[in-house]
Amino acid sequence: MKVATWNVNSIRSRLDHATQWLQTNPVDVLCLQETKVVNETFPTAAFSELGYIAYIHGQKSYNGVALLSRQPLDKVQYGFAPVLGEDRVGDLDDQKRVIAGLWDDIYIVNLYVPNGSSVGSEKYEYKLRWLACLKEYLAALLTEHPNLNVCGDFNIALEDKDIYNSEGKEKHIMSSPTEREALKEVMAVGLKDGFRLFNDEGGHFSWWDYRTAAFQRNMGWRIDHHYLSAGLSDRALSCTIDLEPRRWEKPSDHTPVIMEYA
DNA sequence: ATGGCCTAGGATCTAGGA
Repeated sequence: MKVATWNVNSIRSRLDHATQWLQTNPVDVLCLQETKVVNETFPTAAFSELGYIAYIHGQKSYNGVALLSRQPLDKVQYGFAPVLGEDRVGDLDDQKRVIAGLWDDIYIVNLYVPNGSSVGSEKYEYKLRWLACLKEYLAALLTEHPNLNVCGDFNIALEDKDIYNSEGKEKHIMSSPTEREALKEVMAVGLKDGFRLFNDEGGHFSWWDYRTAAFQRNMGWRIDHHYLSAGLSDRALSCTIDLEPRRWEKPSDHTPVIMEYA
């Protein structure tokens, strides 16, 4: 069983890439972030032709997440509120960043964590509030679903070796100590980094800035993750980053990360 | 280098990304 995560930076701009990738990489579930399209305009038909059911949670212009699945998912939920309630969640569901569903006994949570803009900004405070809410959400889910695959664009590189050059990291968005600590707090509910089950090296990245020819120079960051509950990490077989789509013409700035289970 | 590029929306620029 394979689950992949991929921030496509607009599903309409990346439709050919997504369908081409699925044809050579027929994963069971593909988790998309930054679809940037309302549900009515999501290109559902292109994926149903390939045998995928699309569960979509979009908005105009920004954010947006989707689950593409080769079989129907149970208990599909949109946002934090179905688990935590509207009173707790407040404005954190206004941006469409969370979708989840059950494949057999594996509950798959697909996240687009807020970027945060810059350390100390209003958006950074929103990111930290969002991560605190995420911790409560995942803790609640774990009581019902022991096999949890939490994946997506986390917009955080957890360790210095997840960045091509960690100089100045304390002040940089995606690597500042406070947001790293917030993510570690989330993981403390009982989640492990799926990639690190198989690989301890630095130099493995999932995102490269469009500017400065960062991909060609391998100036990347590992910010797209699969986090696994203890029950599920025992069944993990591999976690790989597919660099190929990042080499294609007009690529997303992110590339897929694939988790495989027994 | 408060730089470099890309997307959507709506319009020849701004917001947001990371």
